[in-house]
Parts: sequence; C-alpha cells; structure tokens
Amino acid sequence: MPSPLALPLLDADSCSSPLVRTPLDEGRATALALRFKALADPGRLRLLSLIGAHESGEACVCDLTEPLGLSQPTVSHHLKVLREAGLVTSERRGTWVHYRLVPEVLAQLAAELGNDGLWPVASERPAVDGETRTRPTGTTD
Amino acid sequence: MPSPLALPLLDADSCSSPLVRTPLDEGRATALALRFKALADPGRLRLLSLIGAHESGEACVCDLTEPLGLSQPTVSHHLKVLREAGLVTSERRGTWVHYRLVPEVLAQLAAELGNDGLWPVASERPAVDGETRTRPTGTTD
DNA sequence: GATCCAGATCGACAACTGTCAATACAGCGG
DNA sequence: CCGCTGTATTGACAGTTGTCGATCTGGATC
Repeated sequence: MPSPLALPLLDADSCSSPLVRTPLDEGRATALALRFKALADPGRLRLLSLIGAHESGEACVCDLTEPLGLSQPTVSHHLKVLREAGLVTSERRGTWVHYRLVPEVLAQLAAELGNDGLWPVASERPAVDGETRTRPTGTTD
Repeated sequence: MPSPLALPLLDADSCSSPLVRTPLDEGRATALALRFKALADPGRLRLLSLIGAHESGEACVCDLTEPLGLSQPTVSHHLKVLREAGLVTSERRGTWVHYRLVPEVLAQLAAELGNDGLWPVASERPAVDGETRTRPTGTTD
C-alpha cells in the first residue's frame, strides 16, 4: 500500500487538479529508466524470451546467437547490458556461459507498471468531477 | 492465452535444454521495444508519474514543465513520444492541452513482464535436473 | 485585428546506442 | 605446450536520442 498522501500544491487558478500521489523523484526515475532501457531493444527482449523459453531456465550464448540473427559480439554485448541491469545472471561452467532470468526483478518492474505501481492503472479513479473534466476515460487508439 | 507449445529443437550435443515456449518473434519484439523505449527515460517516467499523481487523472503541460526542471520544448517532445507510444492521450480544451494515462496499455505492458507474459517469472519452473545444471538457482550479484 | 499565452515544431548539437570485424581471453583436448 | 572453441572486449562507425533556443500556431481577451 503506497499510502497516497495528498500534497496540497496548487492554486487551481488555471487548469489542473491537486496531486493525490507523490510523483516519482529523480533518483528513482533514473534507476527505473535504467532497467527499462535494457528492455528497450528488440534483440534484448528476444534474448530474455529465448532464455525463458528454455526448459532448464537457462541458455548459453551458443543457443542465442543463431536464432537472433546477430553477430556473436553483439549478442554478448546485449547480454552484458541485461546483466548490468540485473535482469539476468551469468555463470560460467567449463567452456560455456549460461544465462538465466532474474524473475524477481522482472516481476518488480511489472509491479511498477501495474496496479500497485507508480500510477493508478485500473479504473480505480476517485471519480472527480468538480474539475476540468469533459470527456470520459475513453480508449483512444 | 499463450498456450506454451513445446517445440522440439535441439540435439543436446553440447549445452542447453529444449525450448518449452515459443520465443518472441522479431515483429512483436520490435513493437514491444517501442513501448519500452518510451519508458526508458527518467523524464518520461516522471511525466507519467506526475500525470497519474493528479487527482483528476490528467494534467496540462503547464503543470509538468516546472516540476520536471526541463524546458518546455523538451517536455513537449517527451509527451509526444509518450503519446506516439500509446501511453498517454492528449486533448486540447481551450488554451490548455490535457494529458492522461492510458491504463490499459500500461497494464498490458506489465502483463508482458509478469507471470502470464513472455517468460516464466515466478517459481513456476518445471524442475528439470537431468540437465547441465550444477548450481541451485542462487542469487548472483 | 492586435496581443498575449500555452504548446508544438524546427534546427542544431552533443551524447549515447547498436552493430560488426578484429582481437583477446579462458577452458578443454590433444 | 599448442591449437581449438566458446565467450568477452576493443575500436570504429552510422544512426538515434535528449536537450535547448528560436520560431511558429492557435485559442482567448481586449
């Protein structure tokens, strides 16, 4: 429970409504962005997916290079990015290096995006309407 | 429902284990990466957070520029990125333009990262061990 | 219409990112 | 010890991204 403390900003002279949650501070935003940056590449997403698709929960680089269609150095680079973001761990066993997902971190990221995260995500709106509201929460796409 | 069809690849001559899920194809990965790219910036995360923090569920640019500490053109640019990624919608009402989150898209992204997403995320492992496994699923950091 | 204000767009620039070929490094088998 | 193979690192380069000042647009007010 994030305890939505209501900060009294606002003069409401113009537009806008009062805040009902503390917005993300810069440090936390930067940290989060680092993780999302790691996810912001098709190759890396496919890498995660490939690793997760293996029955043992892990995969070595040799399994990943070919299905990705990228060069071995590039794959290695992407894996490094994922590792540094904490999304995967690596372990050398003999010749091969095995990568596996870090489910807790992925789950935590999902949670930030989801309902108990940084913003209200479902239809859990306080139903304000003494406000500048004009249009219902319609789907626009 | 992703119906985890088991594709029989593999000769298991070397390392690796069989696939138990279909890995993300390139098109889908690219589409997903586009959305994560939009999230991969501290300013944009704070923007989303700020919008979500408002009681009415929306905010105009004038509310966002100052707490972000970025110039107005930059904020406008970020909002455009978020809008094009489908994460927010904008609506002009008189002088001001109001932005609001698109909860469904955020929730969908969370779902991809989470349990019913692209990779197994909880401790729902099939418990393989006729494999190259050597070490338990320890945290490596 | 002239003016003012909120936002968007443009142009420029530095910083970062994805990619690969070449090379280095680390175990393993002879 | 020497070569082989899997993986990491380096260097280079093109493409993308974040940022801002300057300028444009569009609604509201006088």
